[in-house]
Amino acid sequence: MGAVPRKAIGAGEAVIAAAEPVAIRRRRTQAERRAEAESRMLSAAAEIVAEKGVDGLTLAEAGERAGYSRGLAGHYFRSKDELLAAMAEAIHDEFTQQRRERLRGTSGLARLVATIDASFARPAVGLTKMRAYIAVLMGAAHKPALAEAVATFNRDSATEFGRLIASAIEAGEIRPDIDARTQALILSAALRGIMAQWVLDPEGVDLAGIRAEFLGLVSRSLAATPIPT
Amino acid sequence: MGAVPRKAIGAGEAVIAAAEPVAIRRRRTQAERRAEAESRMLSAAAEIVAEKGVDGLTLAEAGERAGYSRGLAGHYFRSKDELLAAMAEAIHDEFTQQRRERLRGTSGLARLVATIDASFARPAVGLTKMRAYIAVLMGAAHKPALAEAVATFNRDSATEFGRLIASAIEAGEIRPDIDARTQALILSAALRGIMAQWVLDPEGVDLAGIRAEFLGLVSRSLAATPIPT
Amino acid sequence: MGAVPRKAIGAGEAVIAAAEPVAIRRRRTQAERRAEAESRMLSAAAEIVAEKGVDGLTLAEAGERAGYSRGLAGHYFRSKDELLAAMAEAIHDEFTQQRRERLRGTSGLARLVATIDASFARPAVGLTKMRAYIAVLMGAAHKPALAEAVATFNRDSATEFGRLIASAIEAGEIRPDIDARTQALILSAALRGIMAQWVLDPEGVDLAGIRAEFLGLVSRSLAATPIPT
Amino acid sequence: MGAVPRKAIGAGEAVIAAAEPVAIRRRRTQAERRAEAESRMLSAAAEIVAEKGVDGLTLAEAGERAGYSRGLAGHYFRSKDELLAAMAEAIHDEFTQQRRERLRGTSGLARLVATIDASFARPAVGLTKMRAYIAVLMGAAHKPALAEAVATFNRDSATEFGRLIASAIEAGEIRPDIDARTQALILSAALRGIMAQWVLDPEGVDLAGIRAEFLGLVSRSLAATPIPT
DNA sequence: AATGAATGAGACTTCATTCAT
DNA sequence: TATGAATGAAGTCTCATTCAT
Repeated sequence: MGAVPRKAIGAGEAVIAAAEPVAIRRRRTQAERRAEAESRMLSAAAEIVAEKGVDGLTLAEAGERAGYSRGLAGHYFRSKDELLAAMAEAIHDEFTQQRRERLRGTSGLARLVATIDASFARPAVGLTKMRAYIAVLMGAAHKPALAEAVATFNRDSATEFGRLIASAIEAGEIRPDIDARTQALILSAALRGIMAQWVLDPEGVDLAGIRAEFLGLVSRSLAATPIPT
Repeated sequence: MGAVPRKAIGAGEAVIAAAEPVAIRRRRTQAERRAEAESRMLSAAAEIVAEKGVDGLTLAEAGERAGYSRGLAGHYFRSKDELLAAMAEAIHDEFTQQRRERLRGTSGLARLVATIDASFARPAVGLTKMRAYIAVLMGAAHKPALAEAVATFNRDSATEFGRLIASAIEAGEIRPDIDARTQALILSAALRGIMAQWVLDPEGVDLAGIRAEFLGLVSRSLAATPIPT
Repeated sequence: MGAVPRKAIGAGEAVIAAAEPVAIRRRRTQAERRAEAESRMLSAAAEIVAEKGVDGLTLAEAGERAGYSRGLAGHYFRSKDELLAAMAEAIHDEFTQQRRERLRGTSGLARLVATIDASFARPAVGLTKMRAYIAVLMGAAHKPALAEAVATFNRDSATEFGRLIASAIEAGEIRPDIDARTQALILSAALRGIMAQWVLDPEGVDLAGIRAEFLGLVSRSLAATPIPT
Repeated sequence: MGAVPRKAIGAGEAVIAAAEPVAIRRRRTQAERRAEAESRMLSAAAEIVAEKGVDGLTLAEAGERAGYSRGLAGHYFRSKDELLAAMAEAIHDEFTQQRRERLRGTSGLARLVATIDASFARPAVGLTKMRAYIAVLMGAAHKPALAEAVATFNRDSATEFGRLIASAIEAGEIRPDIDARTQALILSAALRGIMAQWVLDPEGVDLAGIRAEFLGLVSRSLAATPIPT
């Protein structure tokens, strides 16, 4: 239970020490240590949120599970709300990063399909991160600290999807008689609904099967001409 | 598990009423008092959950907001978990009731459309109930007390949707090359996702527009022949 | 667990009804029912005290375990303290009754031995009653409601033992160079200590063996001439 | 189980102290603060138990009476049960310590007498501690948290007494026709019974007189040859 | 920088007690 | 008489937060 503390600092640092002034080296090291500690605590926080929900997160447990003291998370993030917001952003960044990699070099309808695929691929990152993400999305309803972050997520997602659809319409690959903005919201909401269902019951939900049906559904519904799945 | 037992009042009592009015009056009144208190506390609980999430619910506030003492909710529903479960069941019952009324006399694809329409009509019941419902669905991930109830909701919903689609396929109104079970899950998850999006931002989400677009999407995707929207 | 409710009133009462005026018959029956209910609740209270200590006793549980409603014990005994006091007295009365029977027809040293024997025989009444008795004795330290009752017990016990020893001294069966009052206290305290040890660990304490050793100890210590055990 | 872990402070620190006074000073002070708070709360707990019994003890009062906040006792001893167990152990340790000091350099029957004397001397520690000790012994019947500790006390006491008697028998100072184990239990139970009687009514029980009478009783009963009182 | 000591608030839960029926 | 509805007070336990070291 709990992560293994890795506070030991590798001996390799001494090598760099010669090249840089002592004061600098120290600040570097401190900053690095801080960055690592923060990152470990954000991961720990995500784990906890995945297990117990946003209200189940405590500063002390985040610190301990990351291998530090009960007080450190409070020391870095000052308050639970700030820890939550930071954690939400970290997860979202990770997801965004992944989607970008998948979209590289695509365009039009293929890009829309790749985007959907990116959603279905997310679980590969791990059930834990996904669970925490869903918890954050829903927590926005009650936690002002999350509301802002989630509003941003939604705006980004809507814009992205909307742009995708609009450009696919322009390319003549998607029927022009639909409302891009509304369709974007539907698609994004549907994907989130499916992911929520999956994290609730990973065994009972066959993501691969759903992905296929979902892509078929989208293609029949949106494509100006059928896509070969 | 489930709600606190309510002494069922047999219908036969009316007959005796003439002979022993006082005794009956007494029992009636006690039972009524209890039933009313219970129902008011369930409503209050839903309000609170809508505002603050499942973890924000407290027995004391449920009692007070219903107009009683801080202790009464704890007295009836022995624990917060039981209150939550009872509340979840009450909301689900209400929704089920509404859907049943809407479905009366329909069949085939029209029945599927009516079911979807029932989902979009739910908000009429009130943003509060819907918010509470969504909170309960998501809360199942962390609260064992809700997990059981929600598992039942999901089973029911899947069965219902699946049957609808299957029977519409038999009727030749839905294309036979889809997997009824998977489509049922997708539809139900999509509707939940849309509702979640709506409760998060009621102003920013145009439900009527979404409904139209969603029905179009479903018709194009599932119908053996186009539905006139 | 818990007693079986016996609220049914036997049919035989109708027979008596003819012989006595209605008002009388009712009061009789009521009084009897009340007496039975009280007695059943006192027994239930003793059970609960034996299991959970004097602070673990609750009016509601006493009522329910006796087969009545949660409210009845409060109705009869008005408060927890009164119930405790009544229970203490009931147990003491029972023990006193038993001792009296054992002492019938004895005198002198034999009477002292019989009294000691009565203590060792008490467990036959049941571990439960004994446990409750010990709990009451100790509870006197903190519960004013019990202090009075226990003070009486102690006075009675000291008087009784003291008289026994004094009369045995007069009869020349006990050495005259001891202080009767102090020896009485020692004997009574020792017996209680042994019983306390027994109720804490009935399996680990061999009462029969202790009885033999204890009688030997007393005889060697007190008797003017050795008693044949 | 048992007491909250206390950071042991190595004796070696004094050596380092010269080199790094500040760091040591800091750690010292933290540890000392904790140790003092803990010890004060254990004392406060004993006071409360003496006054109100084991069930009358509350974490909040233990904290407050020790001069800290209502929450601190709960912070250190995670639960009431653990506080009780720690308190029991602390008292027992204190008593054991005292007995050991009294027994130094004794052997045979004199050692047995010294042990009994230690019991009668305990009250010198204070009525409060003694009351708390008795309450703990009896509380073992209902509080699993105490049962374990008390079982240990009993085992220790029985072993100790048994060994004493056995060795006095070997030394020819105690008659060989008694059962050492049973006599040990009787003596220990009798002493506890006497102490219980005393804490219930310190005014009414003349410990000095009882001590004399009790030693006489033991000597006449056990000694191979009379002891000069 | 990092730890953890200490506070105080709040939630759950359990009851004694009072009251309505 | 008997039931049980309703209140309000504790008590346990868990945290966010602040502060000393």
